[in-house]
Amino acid sequence: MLISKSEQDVKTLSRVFKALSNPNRLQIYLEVLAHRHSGIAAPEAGCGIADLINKLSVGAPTISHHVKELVDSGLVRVEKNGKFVTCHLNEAMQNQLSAFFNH
Amino acid sequence: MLISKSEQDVKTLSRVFKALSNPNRLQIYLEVLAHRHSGIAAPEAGCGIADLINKLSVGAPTISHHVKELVDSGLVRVEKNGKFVTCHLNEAMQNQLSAFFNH
DNA sequence: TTGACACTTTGATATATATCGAATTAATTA
DNA sequence: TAATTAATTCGATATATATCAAAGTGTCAA
Repeated sequence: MLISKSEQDVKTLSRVFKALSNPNRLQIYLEVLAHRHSGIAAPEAGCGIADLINKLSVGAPTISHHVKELVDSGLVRVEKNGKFVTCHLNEAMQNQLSAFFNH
Repeated sequence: MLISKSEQDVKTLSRVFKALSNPNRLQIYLEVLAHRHSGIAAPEAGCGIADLINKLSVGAPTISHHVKELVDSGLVRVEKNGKFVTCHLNEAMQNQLSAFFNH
């Protein structure tokens, strides 16, 4: 199978990889992955910002910045519930990446 | 299936993603991918540096720098034949990445 | 409505990176 | 051996990034 990527694809992909290129951001992504499918119609699915602040040893502003980058790259989406924010995997992007590395 | 990565894994992975985070470097990687399996026991397999200089619009020093980064990250390996250098895919790393994104 | 809480934005700083031209090394050819 | 070619290394520069402390925003509880 021939892999040929448009300029657009290259840009999108390189942005995704840039998002994952920072160890802290990669860990956030791994946390989000870990929370995937965390229950059948789970009301408490997703990964909270507070969890992330606890697990990584960087401050809240940095977490916030990193989450934004993950969202901007298309890897993650966020949901707001009152004061709280939870991060969720963008499955479509996950599938694209899976496809990309499967050849 | 649970995904739990060691510090080491996170470091290695983030390095790989950093290598792929630059559009030019990603294109080089795509070229290397495209040259994979380019013939049965092909004597001229692999992707030459000159090809890369032609395809991307950056100078030779920059290509050289980028190839080094891809090699250092473990994505690519390099073979020297006299004056010439060819880039080859590191299949082991490719497999790791494939596994990573398949959950 | 006042205060606390969860998170984000801003501003600053220190570090890393991409790229280039010039100089260099190493291999081939005349 | 001298000239040519392929690629790398060096030095410089402009830009991007990660992080923090401080200030700001919006939501909930007392």
